[in-house]
Amino acid sequence: MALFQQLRVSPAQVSLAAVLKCGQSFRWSIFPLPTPETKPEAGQGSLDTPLADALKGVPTHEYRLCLKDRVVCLQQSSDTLFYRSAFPDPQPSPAQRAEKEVETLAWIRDYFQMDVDLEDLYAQWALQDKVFAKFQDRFKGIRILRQDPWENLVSFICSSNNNISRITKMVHNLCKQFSPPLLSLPDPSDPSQTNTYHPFPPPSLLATPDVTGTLRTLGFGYRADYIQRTAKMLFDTHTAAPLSSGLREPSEVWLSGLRLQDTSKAREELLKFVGVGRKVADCILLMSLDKKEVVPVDTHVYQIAVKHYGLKGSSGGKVTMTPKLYDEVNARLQSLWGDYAGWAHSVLFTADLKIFSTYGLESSSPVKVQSTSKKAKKAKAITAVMGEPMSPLTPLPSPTQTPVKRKLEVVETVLETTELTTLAERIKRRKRGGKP
DNA sequence: CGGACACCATGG
DNA sequence: CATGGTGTCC
Repeated sequence: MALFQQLRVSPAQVSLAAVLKCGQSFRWSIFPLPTPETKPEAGQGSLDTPLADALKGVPTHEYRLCLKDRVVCLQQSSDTLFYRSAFPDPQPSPAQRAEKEVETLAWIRDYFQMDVDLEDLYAQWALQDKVFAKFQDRFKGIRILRQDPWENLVSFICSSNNNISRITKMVHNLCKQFSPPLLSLPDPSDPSQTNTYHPFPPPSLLATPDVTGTLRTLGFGYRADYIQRTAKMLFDTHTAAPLSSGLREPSEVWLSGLRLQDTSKAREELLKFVGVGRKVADCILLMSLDKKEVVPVDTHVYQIAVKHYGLKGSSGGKVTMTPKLYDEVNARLQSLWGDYAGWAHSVLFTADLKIFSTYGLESSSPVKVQSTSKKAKKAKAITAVMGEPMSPLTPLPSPTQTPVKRKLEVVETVLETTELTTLAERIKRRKRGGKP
């Protein structure tokens, strides 16, 4: 394969460890790197080299994602994001490879939305939300990924009544089953092993009737039917010409086109698919359709909203999340956090939900329960969140609709091409005297 | 339109 | 027996 390229990035801007396994994307493969039972002892020669700098924060994991035409591999240290790509067999020439790494860099910047200054956002949220202010330090670098809409749609159809670990297995199995292998790579955790990577299957490959049965054998349960029907609906409705062998099918392109529509219109389109209710639709709007202000409301978010943000908790052991209630929670949080409300939501809810369980604080701001008064009982066991066709989403008087200025924080410097070997390996060599 | 329930598999 | 819901039937 090749060399790692480097991108200067603060972990406060992006934390791969937090972002890639917090329930946004379920397709990243994560490998612990062999630990260099080596701590850079002081006085061990010059520590002012670029290499020494990198050693300060040695990557502990490698993250890999299979795209349509390549596998992207990432590692992160205390100040650098390392990246490289692997390609299927007609290996590109060195010249071509250089070009392709530029493409990969472009992909990374887009996927991680590097142009959005996360630290700025944190500062703004902390200003308006005391709860956020108190815990922001524990969730540095959590940002919303800009995912592929089709993959995002299918993945979240799988998410109903489900948990992250199972969703992850399901999505991996789906790729393995329906998409031909792109290439294989040695396992970073154990180089004697090799892993095969499959791209996410396009709509056409999931649209045939037999798919339902296959998915059921893979443990998709009732979601098997939703996925097949959704794939067929999308394919039938938006595929005019026979697949132009391109990297993306027409229906996928159409779906991505929802990025240009306004939130209500895009949501309306998403809700037409079976298996997609309000919650799932909102997740897709936020995570792949550029609707940064959308706050998906699940049972957990609702409970937290009741406990810490002054929403009325109608429950008597169980609560049905009615469309109206969903909108109230949604509107309240949106008005509290502003334009990037969906991002703030992900910081507080998709990372570590446990901190809230022990956080018994009064509501952060003088939030008053909205007009609609229901029966107020004590919140205990909430169960479901319902969906409903789009709603005007009338934001309440927003405190400070802070427009975030996009400041390029990321300095993309391809300092030195790092070797293919892991940093851990380099450390060992360095300790031995610098020879391979 | 609010409410009840089935749906499927896995883990506590 | 509950789980980061949705579809369907009262």
